[in-house]
Amino acid sequence: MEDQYRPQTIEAEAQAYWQEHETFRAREEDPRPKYYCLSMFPYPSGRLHMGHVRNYTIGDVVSRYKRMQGYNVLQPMGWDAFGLPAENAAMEREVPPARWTRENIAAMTEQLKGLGFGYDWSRELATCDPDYYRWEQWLFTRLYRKGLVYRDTAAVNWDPVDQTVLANEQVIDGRGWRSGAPVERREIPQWFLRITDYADELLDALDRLEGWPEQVRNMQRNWIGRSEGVELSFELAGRDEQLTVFTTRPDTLYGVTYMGLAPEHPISLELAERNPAIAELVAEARAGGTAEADLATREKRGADTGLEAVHPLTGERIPVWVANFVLMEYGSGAVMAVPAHDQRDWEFATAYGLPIRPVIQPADGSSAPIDEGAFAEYGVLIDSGPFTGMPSAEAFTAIAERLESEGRGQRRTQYRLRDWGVSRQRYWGAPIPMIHCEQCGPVPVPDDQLPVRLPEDVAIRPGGGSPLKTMPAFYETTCPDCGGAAQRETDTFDTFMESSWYFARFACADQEHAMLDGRADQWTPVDQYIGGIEHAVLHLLYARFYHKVLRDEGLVSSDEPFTRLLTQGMVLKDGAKMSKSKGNTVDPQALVDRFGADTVRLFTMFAAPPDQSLEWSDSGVEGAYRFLRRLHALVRDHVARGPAPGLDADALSETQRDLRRKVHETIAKASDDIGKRFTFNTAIAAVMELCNALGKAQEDDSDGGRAVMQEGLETAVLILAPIAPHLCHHLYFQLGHETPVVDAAWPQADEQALIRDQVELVVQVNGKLRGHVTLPADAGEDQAREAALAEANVQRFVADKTIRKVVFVPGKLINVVAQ
RNA sequence: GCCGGGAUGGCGGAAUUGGUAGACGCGCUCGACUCAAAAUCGAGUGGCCAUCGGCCGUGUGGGUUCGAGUCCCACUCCCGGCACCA
Repeated sequence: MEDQYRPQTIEAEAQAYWQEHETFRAREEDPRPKYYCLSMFPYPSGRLHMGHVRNYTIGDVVSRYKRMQGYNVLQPMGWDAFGLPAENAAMEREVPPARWTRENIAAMTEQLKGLGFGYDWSRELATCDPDYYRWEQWLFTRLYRKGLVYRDTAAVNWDPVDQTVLANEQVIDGRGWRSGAPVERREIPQWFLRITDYADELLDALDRLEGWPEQVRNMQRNWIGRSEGVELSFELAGRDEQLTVFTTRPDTLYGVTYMGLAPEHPISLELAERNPAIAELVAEARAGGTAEADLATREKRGADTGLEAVHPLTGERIPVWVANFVLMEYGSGAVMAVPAHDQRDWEFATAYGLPIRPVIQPADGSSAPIDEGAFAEYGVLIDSGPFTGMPSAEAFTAIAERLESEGRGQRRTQYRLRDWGVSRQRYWGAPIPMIHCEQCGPVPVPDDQLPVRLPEDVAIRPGGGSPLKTMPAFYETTCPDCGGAAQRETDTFDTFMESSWYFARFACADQEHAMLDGRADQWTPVDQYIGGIEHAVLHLLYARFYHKVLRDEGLVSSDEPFTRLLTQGMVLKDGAKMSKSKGNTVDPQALVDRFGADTVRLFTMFAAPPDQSLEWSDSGVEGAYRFLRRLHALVRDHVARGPAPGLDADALSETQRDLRRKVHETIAKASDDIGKRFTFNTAIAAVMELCNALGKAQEDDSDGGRAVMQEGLETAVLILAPIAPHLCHHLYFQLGHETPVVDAAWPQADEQALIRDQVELVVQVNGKLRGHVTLPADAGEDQAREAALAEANVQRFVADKTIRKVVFVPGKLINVVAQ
């Protein structure tokens, strides 16, 4: 065995071994229970960053651990290869996005292999390959025919100088990132997927996703934002028109004192032509864009329209105002304002001197103070005609029923979630498989003409927009229905389309004749999914939606794609997120080159639990390296003494038994930490403790001592095998095994070895630590009490007091309560 | 504003069910080895007082309990998400 720990040699050998033996190839015919472990696939930006290393190390540790537990593990890897950075790079370096992307994939593949991740590379996929996106196009045309796809207008950020659409992240302080011109909002036609059809299922199923962090489930609940209420109509006096509003508080209906219209409401727009005050509000709403920080701090402003609405129950005339706090995008763009019981309505009413009429009082009969703000809680109705005296909940139903019976309203469920706009006015994405025909309208591309290939040999020019729009060879086509001249859609898909089903495609990446086959149902759902919290809502919601769509198409049979989810924390340096702009990045490759992949993996797993943020520390990395070197030396020195004799547990000395107990305690703790709690840091700490203890026992050259040493070192190697797989691969062979550690079984704690015949009890007086006593493990309370009171230090504290009670916790402590 | 999560030595963190606070690692101090340094190995390392040992200590203030980092109430600050959502 080499005298020195040389990670470069050891790691190259281990990786060559895995490759040669196809160690990580997952096979469908394997009879063991399947375990699908997936880390979120990366965008091929060119180089791995620390966030990737952390994410993929966690996934690899889980995969290797599950493999040792006897599962047939699938751990694939691929590339989320479409997206904006490739277009930006194309402009900067004059290289086509396709080439840039494929070069990055090649480079990053090498990095991943160098880190020793156990991926089944035979299933590798890149979403920019036509063999991949053709099936997404295929599904889209099916969903179109099914009615789950529709076309509507939606606002985009338009750069008037570059004549192009900008992504939100390309808009900086309301200006185009390249041109610096103020960005305009433009309404253009786009394709939508009816995710709202699945809103209820997406929401309700969250309750059953017990393997997901509560935080993520909550974020999705808020995002979907279901609210139950009543939709009702107010007649407009003197106009042949009604104002429809949604309210979650029909019980406050008698407190309506004005109506609020969004500035972009059709009525507001119409009145703006004659009314300068309204026109100003409209202009402000348009200019403000979507900058939420402005909105939140914006002062409540409005203008009287002069119109009057008629209260549906009392017939009272109510003024209609245009109000800048009413959103056109939510509900109907109009609200009934109840200033006594809604804070926003209250602020607006106060600003413009509108009446505030309380109709709810607290259930205890006190009167709610509405001078300082609205009373927004439930209570009992007052001054509400026939509903006076009812509790809010009862009034909700009664008023809703009254409105329904009069045909003036109905109960309704409203969602914050909107349909998913999947059109992007970009080049580097999957072409949307639709054809626009003047005669037939939009027509889906027939299956036998799929895929619609994205031309890859293109030049991207600044300010030129998507090259597809200027490529007749791409967009000129004939209508599949009437055969006349027609134009292809030149927009491409949102890249979330590709990442919404890749997990299923990994199961059957080589399938040429279908989107998915039976293997997809065999491997999915993903048992453990690992990725960044930044995908808590969009990616994870879209993927859940897509999975249900795939299910309804008969392609998979499960309801949810990801059984368990682990969201890893950020990697920080000097307390801040690593980023190029802050200049605090650490290049993983430089560390791998210097210390080896095992050290980088070990430190990453040791420095913090996976869901917390990880503070980078160069000296911590060196500490991890030192530990691996010590482990290497321990095995080297042990092996140098020749093969260890067999273990005779009954013949061990007390010291040897103590050490062996430590070995098995470590197994028990590490199994719990890695298998159940996912706290890899504490499992590593336990192994470090074990190694410290083994190091102190090195002089024991007896048969028993050497046998326990062998068992201890094997244990350390087995537990660390998922975390530092290369070194453990090497050491396991050195310890005399003929099969690789990657195929070894996870160690089991020996209950017999865990038994203690002596226990140390903590002795407290009035809850304060005053000493320790060592007793036989089966000692009872009387014996413990006697021993505790015999302690000199305990005597000092109870001498002049009366013992009132003794608390005994077997195996733990004895507390003498004295006064 | 609302919804999550958090605050523990000089630093990262541990304490799983209310039972020895600070495991493990980093850093630091001292010692061994060395001409010297690095590396390595050994010892120590929450603060204060001290002879055994004691007092204080887990963001702040209160409470429950024989016993609280852990449970309850009120609050401060930090991080993440959402937000005039009717």
